[in-house]
Amino acid sequence: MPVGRDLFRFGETSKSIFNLLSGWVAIYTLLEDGRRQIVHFALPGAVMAVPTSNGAKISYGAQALTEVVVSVIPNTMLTTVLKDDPEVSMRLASRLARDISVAYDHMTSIGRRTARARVAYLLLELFTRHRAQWPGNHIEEMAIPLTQEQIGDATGLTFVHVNRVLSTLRKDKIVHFHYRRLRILDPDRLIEVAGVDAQTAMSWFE
Amino acid sequence: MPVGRDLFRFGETSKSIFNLLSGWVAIYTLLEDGRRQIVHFALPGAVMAVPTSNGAKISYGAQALTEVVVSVIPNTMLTTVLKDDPEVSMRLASRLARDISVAYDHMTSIGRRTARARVAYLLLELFTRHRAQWPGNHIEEMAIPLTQEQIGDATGLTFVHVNRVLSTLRKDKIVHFHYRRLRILDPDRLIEVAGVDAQTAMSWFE
DNA sequence: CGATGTCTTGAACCACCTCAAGCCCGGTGG
DNA sequence: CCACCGGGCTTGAGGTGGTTCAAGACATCG
Repeated sequence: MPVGRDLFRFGETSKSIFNLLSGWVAIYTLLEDGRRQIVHFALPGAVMAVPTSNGAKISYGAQALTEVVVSVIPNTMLTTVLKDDPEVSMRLASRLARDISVAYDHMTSIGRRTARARVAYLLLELFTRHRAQWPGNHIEEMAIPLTQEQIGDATGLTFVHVNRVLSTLRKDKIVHFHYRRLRILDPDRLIEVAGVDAQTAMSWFE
Repeated sequence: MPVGRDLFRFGETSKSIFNLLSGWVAIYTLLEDGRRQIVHFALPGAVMAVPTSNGAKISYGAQALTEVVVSVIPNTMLTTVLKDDPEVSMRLASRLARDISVAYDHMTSIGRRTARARVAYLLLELFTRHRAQWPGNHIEEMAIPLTQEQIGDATGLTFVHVNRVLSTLRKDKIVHFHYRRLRILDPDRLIEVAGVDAQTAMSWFE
């Protein structure tokens, strides 16, 4: 699937569950006035659009940020798989519980941190989640397929202010984000600015 | 369990899953400087602290806001139940998916709405979720066991500002919140102020 | 080599915060 | 039954972090 395409949209009733095999997807919600909040960045391995029992509508959308490969599993099939293999249902529940945890942390960032800390936190989160996929890779540089506007939508800021924050982070030689490439110059200070306590940070680095 | 007690805390490894039978519980996270974000209000029927597969630590805490009754289910037992009854695992997954959806909406509120809309949204959410438990009850009044400080922690505002917002909402004859009793004076305008589109609002009122 | 989306920077403004003081109300003990 | 105490609520005045509006520079792509 090409860049920019929506995998599913607000208001649809989920008849399938999506498994992201490769690429990045933004999960977002919209307000009537067009303002947007990106609530999650789905990375490979993510499971999306798990149906609620009463068949309620999905309240968010999913947009491909890169070329994307997904496997689509119809609900009917999901039901039989869960029936056959209890191991799978445990794993699904675990993954959803993990997603809730990530969402709560993200919410805390938006609700209680300064702009500088929010941006730092997001970059740190994306970096660690990305690296978790290729363990052993210790290069402090990666491609993040996001515009500053999308970073703003994820952190609850305007893109203008995201730009200013990124400038100061660059000036302070903490991170360098330019045209979708992220270089982490000073991991320790990034962790400090993000307001993550040292212990938690270490556990992120597995 | 008495008011104020923590059911579990940040950093523990979940050996059990909690099922809330009666009362209100606040799920919250803390920053090092003591600032707090309430990420969810658990109402009766809620399931809390579902373990992640790799046995990671819980990243949030749960505090009783009222007298509370919970049933504690050890993980080992959960495993066997899920194995025996595939129906249960479907329901668990659905409930977690629902929680994710609620979390995303809450996040959108904090990230993109004004203080006035955030408070209105929270009151509306609590009211509808509360009423969903006693269907057919159409009284527009309820007890909300929250201080203004806790409302602030949930909306990402200071309690001082929450107070000002509540004053204007009262002056505008939209809601009246006084000493933990909420009275909704003008549901339509509350929905409008909360920035919820009419269609979604109707589906909340099922 | 123009066209379009993204980034950058400045200046003015305002929503929300901080600090601070006083009040209300319920609970407790004398 | 009153005095006191403490937690929560209310209100004011002043400060600031982030927004808004606007204009220009920079990339990337047909």
